[in-house]
Amino acid sequence: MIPDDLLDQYGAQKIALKKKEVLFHIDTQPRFYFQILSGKIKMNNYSEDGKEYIQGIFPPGSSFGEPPLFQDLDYPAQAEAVDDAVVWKLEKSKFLQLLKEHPEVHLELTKVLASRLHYKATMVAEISTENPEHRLLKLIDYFKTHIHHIPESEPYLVELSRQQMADLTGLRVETVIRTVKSLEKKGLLQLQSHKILR
Amino acid sequence: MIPDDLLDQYGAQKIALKKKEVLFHIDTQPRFYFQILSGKIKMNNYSEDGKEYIQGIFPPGSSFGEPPLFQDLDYPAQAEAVDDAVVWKLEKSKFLQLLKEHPEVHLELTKVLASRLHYKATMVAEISTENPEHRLLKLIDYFKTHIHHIPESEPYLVELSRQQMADLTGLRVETVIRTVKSLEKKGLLQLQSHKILR
DNA sequence: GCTTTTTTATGACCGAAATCATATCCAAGT
DNA sequence: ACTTGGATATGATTTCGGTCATAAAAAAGC
Repeated sequence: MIPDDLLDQYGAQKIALKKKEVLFHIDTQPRFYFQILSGKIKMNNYSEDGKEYIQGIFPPGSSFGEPPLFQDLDYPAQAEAVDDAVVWKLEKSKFLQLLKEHPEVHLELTKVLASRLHYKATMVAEISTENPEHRLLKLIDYFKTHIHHIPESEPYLVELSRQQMADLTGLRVETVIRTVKSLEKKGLLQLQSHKILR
Repeated sequence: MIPDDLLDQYGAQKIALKKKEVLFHIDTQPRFYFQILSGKIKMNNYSEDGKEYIQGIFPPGSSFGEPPLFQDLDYPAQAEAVDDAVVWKLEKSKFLQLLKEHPEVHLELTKVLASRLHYKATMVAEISTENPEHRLLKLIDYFKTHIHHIPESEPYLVELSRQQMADLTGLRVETVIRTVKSLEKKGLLQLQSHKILR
């Protein structure tokens, strides 16, 4: 999101992460702005008894974990590498200075925060009021339309595993598997050797 | 959040709302920035079968429904007056111009968006993974600590109805009522003639 | 002060999704 | 080609919170 040369100019460092490595833990103080160069990062929570909720899965180019930099609050979730990854790491104070000196970057960030709020508002309403079929379709359609920008008419091959869909919708894997089957039977999505098409 | 004189200067209008009046509907295009002068506004969703989820309840002074102004997306929820209310209404383009010309206001807004993301991240993780007791305590503690800024040691008198707590946590009234009782029995909160103290 | 409405309360019952157990399929690595 | 670990699949059983019905208490309206 922030151009590489700008990050470099403000003293950002590149750091490498191994798959499954945790970049920061829940309930710790944020000290850096992070932006992905390669690999994917997920932000997630675990309940007392180990159930996971995935707040978001971020592809190369995206930043993550910025909100608490603005309020001196601890992280409400942890960040974990989905694959091996490389990320930019920029000191909090430098980041805030960069925003001040580059209003166009600040506006970009505002747009990013706005779109995250849009996703969260959509999903939390789903999770708290709708059944598994509805939740899954909403998730899939959200990814199709708002993340991959695929037109309604074109097919979208879902890149998420059943487990990831479960952890994004607050369901269990078995429920996702059964619900996907039932949605296929109803013609609401297609299956091509276990891959979901919608 | 934005000072009254600035809003006035950019041509904002005051509009009055009756209790339960809907200011904007879900899936419609945002055209204005709104900020509350008096009364409370809630943003909420209804599922197919009428179950409500409350995204947020906003007191005087707060703005709401700004995120989609930055992305040309439709509202993901509706806005409804909880009491009779008066709100500032500022044309989208004027609002964006105001932000551009007043970076300190823009930064304030960023902080507001960040704190909303913090709340949503917290609650969606709760709703998707935790049991009623845990959810309710988290909600109550969130209001106590982050909204009313009451120190741990001081008691907080919950201002929410059982129904509102239910609609904020994805539970049903009966479950909230029963859970509150059980939390009292465990000494995790106190009851003073039906009012919750924590 | 009395009526109406809203909020809180409680018991009985039900059902959807979670849980548990086990199996099969598939992709990655050697 | 073979092994291993992860992902998908499926049946049986359980459970927690939802649903339904009804009542009491409190608040709001007149």
